[in-house]
Amino acid sequence: MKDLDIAEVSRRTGVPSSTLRYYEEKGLIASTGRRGLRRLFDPAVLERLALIALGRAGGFALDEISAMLMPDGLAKMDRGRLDAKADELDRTIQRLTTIREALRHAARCPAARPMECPTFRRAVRLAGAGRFEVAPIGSFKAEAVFVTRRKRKTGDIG
Amino acid sequence: MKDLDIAEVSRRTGVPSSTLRYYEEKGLIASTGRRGLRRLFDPAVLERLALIALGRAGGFALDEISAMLMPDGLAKMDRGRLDAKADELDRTIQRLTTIREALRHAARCPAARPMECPTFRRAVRLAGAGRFEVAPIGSFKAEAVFVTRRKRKTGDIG
DNA sequence: GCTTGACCTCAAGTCGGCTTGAACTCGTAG
DNA sequence: CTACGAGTTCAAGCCGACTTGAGGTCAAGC
Repeated sequence: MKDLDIAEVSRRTGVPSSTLRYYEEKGLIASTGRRGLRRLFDPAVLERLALIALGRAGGFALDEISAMLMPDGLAKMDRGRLDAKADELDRTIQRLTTIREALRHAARCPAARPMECPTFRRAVRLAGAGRFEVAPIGSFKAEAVFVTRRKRKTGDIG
Repeated sequence: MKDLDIAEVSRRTGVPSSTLRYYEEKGLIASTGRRGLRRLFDPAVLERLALIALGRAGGFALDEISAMLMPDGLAKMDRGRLDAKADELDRTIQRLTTIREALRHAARCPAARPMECPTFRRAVRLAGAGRFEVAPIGSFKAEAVFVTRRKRKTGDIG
């Protein structure tokens, strides 16, 4: 099958041509040539774009996706790294699940303030696992004890 | 208990003071006063920060969180909206789960290229449900048919 | 042959969520 | 009383993933 021109790729994928150019610039996809000025793409780019979309949906940065898409990128990515990624996703999923439950609960819980509801508090506690932890609350004297989550390259600011 | 000064809040929550000031500016938290120039906070701010962290973890924008934290914000948010949020999370969770599986599979699948593996292709297809769809692939002539996915602004999980 | 209009390039802008820098103000220790 | 250090303000910067705008080019249709 012939190469597709950028408009065609855009039409068939829903990805704006500006994005396609951007992806090309970043090395995520490659055009096979030009017709005049117009970029031409091998139809295989459609699959590649699907993979990119997949990665984005999974919360991966373009650079990471780029690495995985290199010839045998996924293959080269050792099992450890892939599993680490999967674990990362796993933790995210856990948190989101808890938050979802908290929301569903909040939707029908009669407590005046969410934090007065034990179910909600439990959700908060779970959702924060590994990030922060809300200690037992007496009547209404909250005490949130966060685990230091330094990560940003900065400490203090002037 | 006495009010906490900003450094104390920062220490106990791990949230940098620059962020605390930023949150105050955005109206997410309020300081109760000053000692000299220094902001003072009611200890309840710790709980509030926990909730904010929770919301952030759930992928909510600060503005949304802000709305939910208004006095009775959650209560005012009708069940429909809360459930909608939960559903949104649900879809995200589905996608992430599939992607996680795809990764785990890729970690040990022997296929030279991921797309040659039916399991992986299935994952791609599922992960994209509602966003794009990869049509049946004969031997190796991929054909990705995306559903138009106009509308930037979709909440990214982050 | 000329017009058209989609595509091209490059630079700059956008958005969210913060961070950082410069210049400044205090409460507190000495 | 003075110096210090940690706080303060305001404006600007940063990052990722794109989008937008201005000005230019060229294959195709008439």
